[in-house]
Amino acid sequence: MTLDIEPAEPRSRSDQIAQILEDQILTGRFSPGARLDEASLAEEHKVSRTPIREAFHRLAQSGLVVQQPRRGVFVRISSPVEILEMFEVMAELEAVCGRLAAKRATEAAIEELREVNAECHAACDAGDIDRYYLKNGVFHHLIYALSGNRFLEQEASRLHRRLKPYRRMQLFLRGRLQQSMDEHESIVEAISAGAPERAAELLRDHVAVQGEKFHHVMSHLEQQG
Amino acid sequence: MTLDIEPAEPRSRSDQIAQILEDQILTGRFSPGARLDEASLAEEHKVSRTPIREAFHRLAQSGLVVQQPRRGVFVRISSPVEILEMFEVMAELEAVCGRLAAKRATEAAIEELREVNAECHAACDAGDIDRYYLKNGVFHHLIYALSGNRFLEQEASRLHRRLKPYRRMQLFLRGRLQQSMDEHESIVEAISAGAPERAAELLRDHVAVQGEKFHHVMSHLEQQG
DNA sequence: GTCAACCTTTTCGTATACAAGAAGCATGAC
DNA sequence: GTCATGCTTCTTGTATACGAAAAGGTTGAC
Repeated sequence: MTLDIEPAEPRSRSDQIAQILEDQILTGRFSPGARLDEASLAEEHKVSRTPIREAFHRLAQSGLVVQQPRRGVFVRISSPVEILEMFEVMAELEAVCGRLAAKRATEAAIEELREVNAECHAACDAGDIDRYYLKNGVFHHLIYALSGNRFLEQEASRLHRRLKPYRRMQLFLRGRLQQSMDEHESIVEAISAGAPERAAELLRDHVAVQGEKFHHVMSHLEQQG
Repeated sequence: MTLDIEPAEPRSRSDQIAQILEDQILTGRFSPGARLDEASLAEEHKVSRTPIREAFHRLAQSGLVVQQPRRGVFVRISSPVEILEMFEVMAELEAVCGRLAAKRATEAAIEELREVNAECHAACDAGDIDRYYLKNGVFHHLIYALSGNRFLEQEASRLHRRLKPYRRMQLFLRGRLQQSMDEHESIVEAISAGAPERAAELLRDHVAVQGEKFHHVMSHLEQQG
């Protein structure tokens, strides 16, 4: 089974640029509220304004930026409330994926899930947060795929991608890595045992806790100024 | 409470055109697989190719069309399988909306839901499918809003819109209108009683049945050729 | 001194021109 | 007769040019 987390390899220059800009926004090069200037970006990427504009359209559609007519495009300011809302939806989507996966997954697919989880475990033991973050992503994407519903898989992946930066920050909280790992174990167990409701519950909590941790980090940051 | 189902009033010409094309695709002017020609559409709408291309980008992003590099854009062929998958996700999303609505909705909001449902009832009694279809849409959007999660509301609305044409066709099945109405009654009751799990179950089934009915219609059509 | 109006500047939205790649057809060779 | 290759044509992708609208500054009047 191939995973193709990023199925659409960029074809045109504008698609490539959209990808690059998306990454830059998600990784924080452009802070929320910042204005993206067509002209300077065009110059930077050595293209005309047209591909930049096409890239902007893609970003606007996926909700990363907002376009104000005759004003420009701005990196969308996601309020903490909105992010918590997204985590709530993500939790529910993952719960559905887990429920379906427990019902539909083949033995071979579950074996693959176990292997990926083992890699998570290795990264966790090594204290390698970057690696855990990466393998954790693969783990979740695999569960999306195991739902047997391609559309659900895509939607879950989309939201996962959108929440990327907020997922990551909470891994640095003390003890979260190990806790997350333990939750993984239970999830694999539930899916492998063919327990749909249990898998759903576990996944919902696993993701919901991330939302709570995010909230935790946020209020901590606000206290510090 | 304002509903603003279609919040984004079109600003630029390209946005207007995207809206028009979207409607035309959803209502079947362009059949699945058909190629959308930039030049002829530009001529038809009395604009240059640029706004047409921008419109295409919007459509591609919302999944209505696919862009093949150097080939053109084609109306996406949604296979019956894919549509069933979308209904499955829709059912789950609505279930979540219902669960949250039952937990969070205020008495005033529930009263509004009752009123909209009464309008559905009136349309149903009058046998006015068009009107029922319209009011049914309002009913469901209201439940999305009642979830208290704006992001969830938007995502549900998006998918609802995408499934528009397939929802509609199954209303013509004998007895489906009355059945749908009965389900509405139970749903309102569950939300009003503050029974989250029951509301979730009812909504999931209510939507899932639409997927099944769609399947029913499809196989019927295939038999006839 | 303050407020308003006008002008300038900037930037977006659209049009058009040009280049590059793909598909289809025709022609020639085997 | 069939297949392959090359050319033509069509269409997309990108660049550039132009028009329009909004923001901000400056100037003038009160």
